[in-house]
Amino acid sequence: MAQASSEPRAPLSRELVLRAAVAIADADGIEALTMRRLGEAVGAEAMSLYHHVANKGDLLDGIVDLVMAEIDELAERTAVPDDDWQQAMRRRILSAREVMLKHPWAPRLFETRTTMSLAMIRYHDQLVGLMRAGGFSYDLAHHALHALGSRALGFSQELFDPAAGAGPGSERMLRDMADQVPHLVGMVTEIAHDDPDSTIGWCDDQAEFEFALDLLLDGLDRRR
Amino acid sequence: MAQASSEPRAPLSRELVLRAAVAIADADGIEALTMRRLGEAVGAEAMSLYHHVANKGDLLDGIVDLVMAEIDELAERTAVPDDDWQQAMRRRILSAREVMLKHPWAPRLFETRTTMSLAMIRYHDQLVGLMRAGGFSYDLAHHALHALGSRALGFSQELFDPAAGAGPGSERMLRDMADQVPHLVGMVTEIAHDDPDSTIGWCDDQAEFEFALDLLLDGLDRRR
DNA sequence: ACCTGAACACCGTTCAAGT
DNA sequence: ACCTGAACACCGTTCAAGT
Repeated sequence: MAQASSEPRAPLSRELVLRAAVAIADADGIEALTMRRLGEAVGAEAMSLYHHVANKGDLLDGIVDLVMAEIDELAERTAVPDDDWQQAMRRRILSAREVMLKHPWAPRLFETRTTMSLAMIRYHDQLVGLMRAGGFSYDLAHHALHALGSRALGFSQELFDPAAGAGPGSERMLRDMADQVPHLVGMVTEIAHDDPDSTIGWCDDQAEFEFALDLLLDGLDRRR
Repeated sequence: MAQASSEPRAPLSRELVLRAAVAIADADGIEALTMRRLGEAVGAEAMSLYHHVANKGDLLDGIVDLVMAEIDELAERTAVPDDDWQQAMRRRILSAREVMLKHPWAPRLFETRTTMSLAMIRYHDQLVGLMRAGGFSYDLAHHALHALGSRALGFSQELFDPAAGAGPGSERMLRDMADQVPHLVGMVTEIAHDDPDSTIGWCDDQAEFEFALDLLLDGLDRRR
């Protein structure tokens, strides 16, 4: 039994399964995360996973909790005195965004989960806490959570992404239908002229995110 | 051949296939929309559909275009003089929202499509047009589109939905973990007290949507 | 040109059986 | 208690064959 210690692998656990799942999503995207592939990754059959997660939905919920834990961790490390509610909120939300950028599949996953995990509830509770400390009524804090939406967690769905379908073609494509979308063509042309480097991916996602976030936070401050 | 006119059904077409697909999604949700089910609905085999749509992705893109057309139609019917950019934008976006409410599956579908259809590009072009007429620079209009995100199309993903998992249980559940989420408990308690009818579904989605929309539009107006 | 039936390569999941 | 292999009921899609 010389190789007895190398052959049998560590026993499975929910923790181990979830971490392997995140690793697969990070490496190959969330659509690559199948029960069979996950089983392979932990050195077991797909069916063995069901002893540690109830089903695939439970697996995905577990992943969300793992990401939330990562956000909590980062937020605590970079905590800031909360005498300025706006600065504190801004900091916390941009921390969440940092984590989201490390897991590009996370936003879409968060959107599809229908039940809110305890970790997610606690996160929003903390945001309300920051706003209360800043003098918000419960009512306004409530409106604020709705207004922020997913932006509270550091992401926003970009339905309008002129850079998508990208390459240098997208700008030319727009120009080809100049008569149908005159205003967008004007917009792209002017911005491309101001910053010639930006033909590909001419939207600075981080800047756009912060612009929208500050727009909302400023507006809330005014209604406080 | 007396029954020859009743037996053979109308020949398939892309239009017919897409409309049937929307009907299925409206009736039973987007997850009920499978190629086999859709084939059945139009009285053909699933495989026949591939003569009218390239694949399932193309089918979904087609559905998005259909919904966009519906939005355009309603917007034109309810058009408003655009001397007030903010009022014009508000009107147009709330029209889009009306259509989204008729197709509850649409927001999730819109989010998952990666390529922007011509109809969607045109919609955003019109929004830019409204803003330009209101004195916006291209740069600010560009920021505005990003800041609005999916809200420009009349929906927002509600990650924070205290009413979810709902029933009268959700409030009790929150109270059970009062020590973990003190601020949310306080918020729910106060709002429930102010409006006792609101225990179930105590968030007025339409009001929240308009609050957030006005917050953004007011903020944009100030930076105009 | 349009439609069909059988088949393929995937899913998540159940179940009886192993240790 | 934990893990396995075969099987089931689904997917979207390919392909050769029909009219």
